Amino acid sequence: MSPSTSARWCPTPEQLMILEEMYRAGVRTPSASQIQQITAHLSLYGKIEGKNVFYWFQNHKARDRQKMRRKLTKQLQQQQQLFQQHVSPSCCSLCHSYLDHHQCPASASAFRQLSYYSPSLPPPPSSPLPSMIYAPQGGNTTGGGQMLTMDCNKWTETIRDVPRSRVEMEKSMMKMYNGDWMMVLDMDPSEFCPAKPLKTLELFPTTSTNLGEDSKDSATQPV
Amino acid sequence: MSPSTSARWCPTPEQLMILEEMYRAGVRTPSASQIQQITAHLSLYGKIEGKNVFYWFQNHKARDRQKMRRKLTKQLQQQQQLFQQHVSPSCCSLCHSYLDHHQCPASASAFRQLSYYSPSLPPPPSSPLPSMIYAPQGGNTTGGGQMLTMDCNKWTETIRDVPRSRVEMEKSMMKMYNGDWMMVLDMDPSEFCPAKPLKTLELFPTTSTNLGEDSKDSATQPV
DNA sequence: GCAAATTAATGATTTATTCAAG
DNA sequence: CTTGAATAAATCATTAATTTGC
Repeated sequence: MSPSTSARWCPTPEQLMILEEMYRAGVRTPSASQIQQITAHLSLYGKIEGKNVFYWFQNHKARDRQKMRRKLTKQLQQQQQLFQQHVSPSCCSLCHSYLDHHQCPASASAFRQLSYYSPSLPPPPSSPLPSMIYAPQGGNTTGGGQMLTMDCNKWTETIRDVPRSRVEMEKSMMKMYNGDWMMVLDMDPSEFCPAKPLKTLELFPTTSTNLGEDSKDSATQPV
Repeated sequence: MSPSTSARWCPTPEQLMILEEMYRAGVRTPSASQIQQITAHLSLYGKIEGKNVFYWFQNHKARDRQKMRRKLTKQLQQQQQLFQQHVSPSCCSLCHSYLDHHQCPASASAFRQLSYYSPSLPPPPSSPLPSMIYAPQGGNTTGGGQMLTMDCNKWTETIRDVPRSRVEMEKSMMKMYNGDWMMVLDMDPSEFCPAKPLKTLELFPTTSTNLGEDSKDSATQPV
């Protein structure tokens, strides 16, 4: 536990400021390449890794959300106290739903400011389509080669958060994976251990027997 | 969507059989290197990537769990109907808790059989310490260099599932990260474009100072 | 003033839920 | 309906603030 080896990343004030600035400006789930760049930039102010940036946005977003939820719930409670039975109960969930899916309106302008973080930007959404704002691969930006991005499932989330058709999203991720996983993991699985036993595994004889392990009561509602 | 490009992995019967066999044998969260090997092996039977193996185990475990939960809940409900008020309510949560933390007893024997999946295995737990079974780095197995493993947060989960002291676990993960993230992402963020430094990772310099920012109400129970 | 003890903030994981292809 | 894939919510654990007794 010497001070030289800290178990976890501890953002410097500069780093934090920049991150917050970006967040305020509308960045919520930077794309993989954006993260790369942000990381590169922030590393000027202290040690930092891509995952730190990634986690930071993830956590910040989540906590921001929950903060707002709480606040909103509180307000509604107060209102309910006032109006008692004039307010329908469905109102609450409606508002929450809104909070969950609404994009930050500041994004549009923020985007331009931060655009340098997006290496090859697709035609900037010319207008009021805030939901497209964060989509890094509007066209076939990625068309070329692999994304050269990082890895990890969670990283891909990076692209998400844009309520465009789910399919589109999936596509992008797929591509990312193809780039990433390939690069990192897939150094050709079949040839991975060329000279190893790796024969016709007859491991698993009939050991079998399994058991469950856990549980917890879930109230899964039948769909 | 020609048949040649399937959006998602479709396990061949052989692959599936093997995976299920492994699962039945007690494998639940193979280590990163195990995944590598499994992948390599399974690729003999068809196209497959590491993430597929990873996800497969993750999903299978989760669904197995929930299946059992459901079953158990059902049983308990029946019992309650029978015994009505003879059964204390705490019973239920106790059972569930048990399910949640109990390790598969088959692991021990399964392990020996599967051991070749663990390249450099620490002294095989000579006896009844089933909770150590999947820990790839029992000793300082990783001591040498980076784990050469894959990447991604979720991959690290790979090491998890073993209820040894949380701290220990953290350590391992840390190591994995140092290996992985470094390898993949951290080709030195500051020098990102130049010539690929990628050496003496002396992570964690003397960063320090930070700031606080948002609040939240935490109901942390005083210990 | 200054450590030890508490509490709050937040970086990092894990689990549960969801989505959609086959 | 099953299940591969992905995300978000919940959780854990460590670090920083803050308080407290001397």
